[in-house]
Amino acid sequence: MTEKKVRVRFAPSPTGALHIGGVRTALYNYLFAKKHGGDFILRIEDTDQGRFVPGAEQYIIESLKWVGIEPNEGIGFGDGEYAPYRQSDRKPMYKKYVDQLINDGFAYYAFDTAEELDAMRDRLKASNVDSKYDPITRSAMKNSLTLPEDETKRRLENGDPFVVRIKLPRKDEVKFHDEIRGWVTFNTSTMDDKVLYKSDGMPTYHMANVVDDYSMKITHVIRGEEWLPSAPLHVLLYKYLGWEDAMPKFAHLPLLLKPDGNGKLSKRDGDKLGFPVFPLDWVDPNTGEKSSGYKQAGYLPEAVINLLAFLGWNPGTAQELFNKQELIAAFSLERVSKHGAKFDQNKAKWFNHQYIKMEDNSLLAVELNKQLAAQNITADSTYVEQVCGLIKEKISFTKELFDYSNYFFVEPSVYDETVIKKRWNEKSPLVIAELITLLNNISDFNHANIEAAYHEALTKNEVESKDFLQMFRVCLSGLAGGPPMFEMAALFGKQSTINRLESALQRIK
RNA sequence: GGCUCGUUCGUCUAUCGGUUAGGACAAUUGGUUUUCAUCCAAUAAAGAGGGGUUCGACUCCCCUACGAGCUACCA
Repeated sequence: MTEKKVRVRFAPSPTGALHIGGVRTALYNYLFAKKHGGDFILRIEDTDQGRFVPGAEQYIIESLKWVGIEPNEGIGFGDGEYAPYRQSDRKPMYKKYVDQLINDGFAYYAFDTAEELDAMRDRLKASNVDSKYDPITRSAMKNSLTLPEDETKRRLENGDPFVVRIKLPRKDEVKFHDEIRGWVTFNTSTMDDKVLYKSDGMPTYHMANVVDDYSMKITHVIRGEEWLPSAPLHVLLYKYLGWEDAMPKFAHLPLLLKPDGNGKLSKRDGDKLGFPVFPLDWVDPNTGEKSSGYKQAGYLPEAVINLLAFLGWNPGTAQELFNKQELIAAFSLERVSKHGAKFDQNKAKWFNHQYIKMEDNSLLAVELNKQLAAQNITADSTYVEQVCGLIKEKISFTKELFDYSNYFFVEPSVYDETVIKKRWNEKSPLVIAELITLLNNISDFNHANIEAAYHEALTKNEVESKDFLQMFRVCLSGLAGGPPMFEMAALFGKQSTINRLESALQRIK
């Protein structure tokens, strides 16, 4: 028997910004597909036109692009042979299978109004019975199982609104193997006759999902744990549709939880938790509410992927820093954990810090240049790169680039008071004056020569380095802390370094 | 309420019956550093509770507790 080509899909609804839990689901699908030389598909599940949010689809596409997990088929990434990839564009094909289910006796028409359904549920609740549309309650409702055949026919011909519900057996065990959880068992006695086809002519998630996965030859359904309770319904659907042999394997991922452990992370959390829940900045078109994204918060996409991968999965080794290729090589569903993971800001920050340290200076310079432009500062590109190289180990987010480097571009006008109080004395002006003279004589203005000049100026004035070095830094940058002193001065260059010392000499009293 | 899934340091996790229960982040302390960051070293920190099974359970089974998800003509 030859193994089928692995095909997995990420199938979000365009109901708002994609949140990081969704990104992680997409990532695991992507890693699994790449690991097995398979396909990764993006399908848009927009069967609920009432919840459609303009811009959401584009946002999903841009998010996947930003983190670098690009589908090889699907909306925004080019059609494959299974197009279209948007469920609203696939509408005609669902009806056929719904009819098939009805003809085969696995589904039926239901004409109950919302009020009638509510009444039924209230009544059952009042008598402490589970309120569901099931083999018992359906006998008291208006559907093609209870209505005379001609009445059903009349209503349908009349154009009366109807839905189609699955007809579940009263007591039947549904068992399936989850790639992460092992065998999971449900009984149809606890399930209800879910709507498969809505009165607006659209299928529900369940129906569309099964039909699409089947017709797109999906081999593995990797999705969030919130789908576990409806998995038996899907299994039944495969069976009733005669597709049991083609049924994909299921893997239900643990959920991403809020840091306070109070429920799963959701779109609605926005910025309330103190960290972004979205990959990119997002403005809700309906409410105008703005939420920040990882990109704009200064995260590197490689770091986001790495930290997301580790929320619910681990390689079983001590290695924690993985690039995308390494993740692909190491990933397996067997090593996905079963329980939810709380998002940890500290760890996320640490991951990003690691990636910033590893990042090419030229790439960081692109970001710093943007920040400089926003301040109307222009600078030599090589200089900007070198600045990045000097400060990158100090920052955790790219948005901090300018904050930590502004004195490289603007000579200081204020100086750290506490250092001045502690270190400035009558000898200080003498040392600085001497230093200016000595620095002026340096032909190759590198850090070693600067350091030599510095020590010479100290010796001449009988000052110890520990009493003056930080003062030197303050004269040059205004700040008490920063990158290695002499390398910093070398980067400023001879002219700027001397200018800074002269300014300091005049300003500091 | 019902159904299902889950439960190891504060957090993410390793352990697939026999370990001094390991690592990482965070914390604390010390060192390095002119400083901050980095870096190095160390400290503290966990098997929810109760029953079994077993020579031996974090690991297998049961119960309880707790947590989470689902319980819509939403996905």
